Amino acid sequence: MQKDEYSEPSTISTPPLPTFPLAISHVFCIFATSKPTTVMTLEKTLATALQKALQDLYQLTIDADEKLIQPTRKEFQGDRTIVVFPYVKIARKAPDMVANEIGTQLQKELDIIDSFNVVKGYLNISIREAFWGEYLQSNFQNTQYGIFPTIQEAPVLIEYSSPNTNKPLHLGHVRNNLLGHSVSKIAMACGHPVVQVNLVNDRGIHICKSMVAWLRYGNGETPETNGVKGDHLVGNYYVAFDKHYKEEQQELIAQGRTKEEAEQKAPIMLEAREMLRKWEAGDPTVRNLWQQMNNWVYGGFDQTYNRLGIHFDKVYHESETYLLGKALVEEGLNKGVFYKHEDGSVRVNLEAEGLDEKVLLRKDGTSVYITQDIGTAQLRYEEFHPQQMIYVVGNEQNYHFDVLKLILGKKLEKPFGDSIRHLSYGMVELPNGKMKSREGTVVDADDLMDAMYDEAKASTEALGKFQFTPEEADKLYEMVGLGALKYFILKVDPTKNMLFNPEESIDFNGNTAPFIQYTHARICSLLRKADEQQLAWNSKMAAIPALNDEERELIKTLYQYPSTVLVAGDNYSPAVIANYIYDLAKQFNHFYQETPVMKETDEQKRLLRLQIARLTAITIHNGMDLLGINVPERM
RNA sequence: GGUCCUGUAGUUCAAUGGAUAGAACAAAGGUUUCCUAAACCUUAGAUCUGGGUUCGAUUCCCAGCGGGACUACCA
Repeated sequence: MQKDEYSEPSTISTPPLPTFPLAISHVFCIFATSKPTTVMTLEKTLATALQKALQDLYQLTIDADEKLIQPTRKEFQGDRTIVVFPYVKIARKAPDMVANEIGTQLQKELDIIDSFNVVKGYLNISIREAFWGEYLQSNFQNTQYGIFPTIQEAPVLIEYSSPNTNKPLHLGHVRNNLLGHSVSKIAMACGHPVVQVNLVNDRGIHICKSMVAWLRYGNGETPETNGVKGDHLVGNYYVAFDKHYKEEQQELIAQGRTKEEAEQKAPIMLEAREMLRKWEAGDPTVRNLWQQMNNWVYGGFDQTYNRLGIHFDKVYHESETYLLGKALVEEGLNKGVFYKHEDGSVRVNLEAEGLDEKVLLRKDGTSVYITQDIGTAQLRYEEFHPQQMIYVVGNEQNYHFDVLKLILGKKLEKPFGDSIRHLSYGMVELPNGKMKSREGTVVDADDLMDAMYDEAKASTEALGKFQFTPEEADKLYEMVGLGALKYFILKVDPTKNMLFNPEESIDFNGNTAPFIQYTHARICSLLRKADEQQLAWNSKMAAIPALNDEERELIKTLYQYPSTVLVAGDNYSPAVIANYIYDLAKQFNHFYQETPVMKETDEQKRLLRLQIARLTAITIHNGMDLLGINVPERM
């Protein structure tokens, strides 16, 4: 479905291989708990040489940590910088002296180093010019650039989305879905097999509320009879329930009941409770209605998921898993890590771990939320034997996952206890606070996507650049509109709360997807022109012309992409990719402004620039793909 | 009350303990007979407060002030 827009002969997916004789080194990516993803980097090479130099010069033993090597800031001469302050004490020399000694030693050791300079304790190393040119040559045809070969190993299991079936998806769910999907793609790009799972909360009192309201007020309407998307239709009855529930409470209070009584005794609530009882007893009428209304919701969700471009390898339903976990509670009782409270409930005491006492089974023996999660974790472990189980769930559930990890890891001592990771993301807030379904302060996912489409359409038509067929136009508006939305959400650090102001439309200029998409379209335009003129840009050059500053800087930035993918994997952070791609696009636009490409008269320079443009396009395409965003060839 | 998260330009976001804290939007100004102006270039503008650790702190620690979440036999 996501067709590769490049129809190149399939280059084998390989990590970038500089032709210089660099020492083999390894980058460990956090997803790979079993096998490392191997990649050769400048950083690792320099770090290893630094380690040796410090040993030789000062008998100082350090780890070869690539974090010690950082890109040189623009205002200084050089490509990579080593900060020598940490070593001056042991060396017992002035910082600049130490830097010079290390620099000399490194240059002796590595022939990729052209020269170095020292500024106030910062050792700036210049890499030989040819390194960058050759790096470009060996990568610009690789459409798999930044995608690491898949490692044969246990999969990473990622749970996300996990909606309730009583209401449509809102912006908070959108953040969850986009994060889960993007993190999955990033993990795959890092070489890890991934299983994407969804745990649908399809049972409970909330669904019964929608069912009761539909029976009372629905007059038998269905998505088919009135054309309303199924999840919205069911959501309307959830809202209707709440409205009538409140009215009934008011009546009861007017009759002299207390607020608590009114909440308990409102007839519509009693009906919902009764329906839940019937559901649990397997009453066929209730089960049929439940199945029917859930199917409406699934129909709606599928549309929304499709539009967001996400899918799951496995969908669990709580109606099938909510009884799981009881055996494990039993096991904990036998082990003596749980205990039976005098009221008959089973509990675990986590006060020693800084948490509270937590109920695991109600006094009537039924499960609670966490019981099910305990059971589901076990189920998944047996099913997939994942090396990691990642749960993409909002930070409001941090406490829940602390408890879950403690119970499985420390108390039950399960082998998968330590493989659980809560990918805790921040809330999407509105200017006046958090979104709350009940208070109606939600931004609906479908409405928002429609609005983004319309916005993209209006902008494109206002610019009026190309004649698109209706099909092309529709595809483009969707790509640009949804791209803007996805990027807006994913560029923010997942762990942080973020703000969405419905009054202000999401930008299409600046640090946005359309900006990046536009850059890609521009490059495609250049390459089309080159092809029209039958330029042989798509083959390696025999001799690489000298690089100007713009060209070298761009190649240096492109060089960072594969390791950026690994960093994003380490940090479970699509934002790392987003920010990198933005910087790249910005830098390319600057280059484009300053440097003629097709208008360059020197044939070799023209070819070189086309190749740089090509690798930039591949990188933008692949990076945006990790965010689930497509890029157009013209816009 | 307890636990956890959080505080950076007017606004929304960056910044693995490293050099002069980066962008974008908004504001002011400039660039189109020239490869797509959804672009590019200028200008102005910020680390909540007070201590501490460090050669070096937006980053780590402590205290205070502000914001948020959690603290259900709901899910």
